[in-house]
Amino acid sequence: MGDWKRSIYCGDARATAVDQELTLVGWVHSRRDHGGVIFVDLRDRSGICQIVFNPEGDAESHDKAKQLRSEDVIAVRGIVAKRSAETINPDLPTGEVELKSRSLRLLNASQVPPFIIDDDTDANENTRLKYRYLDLRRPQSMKPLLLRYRMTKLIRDYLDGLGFIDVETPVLTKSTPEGARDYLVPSRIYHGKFYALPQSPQLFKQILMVGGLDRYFQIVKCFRDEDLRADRQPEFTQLDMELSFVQPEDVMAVVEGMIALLFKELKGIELQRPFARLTYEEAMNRFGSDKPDMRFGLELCDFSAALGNCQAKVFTGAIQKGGVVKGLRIPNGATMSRKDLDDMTPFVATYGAKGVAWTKITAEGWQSPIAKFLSAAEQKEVEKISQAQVGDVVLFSADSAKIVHDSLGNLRLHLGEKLGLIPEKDYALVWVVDFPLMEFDPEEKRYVALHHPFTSPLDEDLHLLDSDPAKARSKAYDLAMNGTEVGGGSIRIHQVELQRKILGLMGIDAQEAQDKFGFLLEALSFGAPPHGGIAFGIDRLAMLLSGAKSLRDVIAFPKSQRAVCMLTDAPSEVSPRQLRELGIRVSGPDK
RNA sequence: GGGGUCGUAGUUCAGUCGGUUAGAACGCCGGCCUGUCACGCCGGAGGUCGCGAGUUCGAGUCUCGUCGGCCCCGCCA
Repeated sequence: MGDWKRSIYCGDARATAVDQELTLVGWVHSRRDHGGVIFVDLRDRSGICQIVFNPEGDAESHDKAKQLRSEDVIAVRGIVAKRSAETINPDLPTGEVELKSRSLRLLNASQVPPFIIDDDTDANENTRLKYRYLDLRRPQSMKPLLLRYRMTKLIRDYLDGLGFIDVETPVLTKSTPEGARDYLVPSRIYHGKFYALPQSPQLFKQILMVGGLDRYFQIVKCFRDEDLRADRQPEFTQLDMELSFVQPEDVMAVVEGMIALLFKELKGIELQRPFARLTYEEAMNRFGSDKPDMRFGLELCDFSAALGNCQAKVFTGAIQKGGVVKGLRIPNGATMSRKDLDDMTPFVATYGAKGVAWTKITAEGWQSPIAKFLSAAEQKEVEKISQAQVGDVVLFSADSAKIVHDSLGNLRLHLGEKLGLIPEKDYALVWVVDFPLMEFDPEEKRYVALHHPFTSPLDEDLHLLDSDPAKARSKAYDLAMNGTEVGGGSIRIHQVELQRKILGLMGIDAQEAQDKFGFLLEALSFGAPPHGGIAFGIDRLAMLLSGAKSLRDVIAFPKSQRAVCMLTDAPSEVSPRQLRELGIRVSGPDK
């Protein structure tokens, strides 16, 4: 750049600067060479400004401008001029002015870029991620990152105002049982021993409460070595917080204030408070999901009682095995084709269901393969429960409650989208509370925590721990937004005896509890205050607030579905020497 | 681990029933052009049809395998 300094960003050039001499820097967005006059659109993160090179203006810079190519980095010094009325570009914020070049410096030439750097580029994601630095030059790609930054800035300021303290916790930490697969880091000093990257700072933040910090937060990377999804990356960012001497209501109040602030500042939306609230049981019964999308209806109905004695074996069989018969009413669904209805079977098959029964409600009665198995009274009862009208379709699913909820819950989302029932611009937030504390895992033959083993049971359910642990509910709360879980937390166990008992129920014996969680148990025994907290998926929040379809859009350098960094090609092999130092021998790829 | 889907020029795509030399647009290169902003006009270059087998007289096209991208199930306290 020599002695030149940038005057303003390209996108900030306005008529108020007319006749001023400015220095602009940026990338050559495009060049239009008319043989005589040459136009260059100069781009930086703020936008685009048109530069004019005229042979009668400065012959030297005009000559140099002939050689400019896309994505060359240049500095231009010139005079801001108002464009004549007929040459104003109304599509550009800077369209009333242009910079008449007096001097041009080529700071760095660029190779021909592999794709066109423009908002309506049609390069696919694969290519864009490999050349992420080029992709990021597109405002559309940079925008979610800017929104994400504004979001975390608002969060930090908000929590700071409430007396929260940002404390960093270790990244090299201890592998603990339960939960997701750990990313492991071998120890060079202790061959055969490993650190684990944190799945969350859960235990550290609890220890901070024991340490009297009272209110902690951290925006922190977490790691889980599980397969990826559109809304799941192996490394992701949590807003983690913990408060002492609180009830669930206190945590939710802090959160609602924060979420409302984000919506007001980032979206200009005033959210209704308090947020809607459902118990886990109600969420599952009505929506078949513990993170229901509340932007539309299409709720599940329960036919178990009505069809318990009918002639359809698929229904009665399921009920006799302890399952349920539930359904969905599709308003005006009778217009759906036989194929539309039959296509639902492979859809629910992925969730373990054997199929979907259906009936069309016509003026002449039921039009359905199962009509003959249901008496007139039973049909009437189904219509009453589902509030079905002529012209509707009613769907039925019969199986275990888990499979029915899973398949109908997902079918509800699928149909909601397909039938255009979801208002895309809406935001529906809902707390789901009173989760079961644990459920029995038939494969492992033991209870596993629904949230994590440090979640406190509801006081009134404590007695169930001895009689029927699966029935005990917890002081856990999840926040769902538009069908995505964005946050989850709980009041923790702060009494060491109860913590030991819960670990015991989960099949962790006293010795293992001591080995894996000894430091926590000891801390709890030294005057741990009642405490609780919550953690938010920052990536997911940013995704929802920016309207992105994938987490990859709000992460600067995301991983592919196979957990590969497309830019650096990580993970990669390491040298034999590195392995030797770590005491590691690689057994070769699995066969 | 399983299911689905995609893979053709730098990019995005088309490519019929298996049939001659694999096309288009944009981009790129060269020439012309003094008010464009999707500049225009003329000309040109550019292909391991992801990879490997197989079927066939002949494969971008069919079969099998494999690699990679994406979506989903399992998994994700």
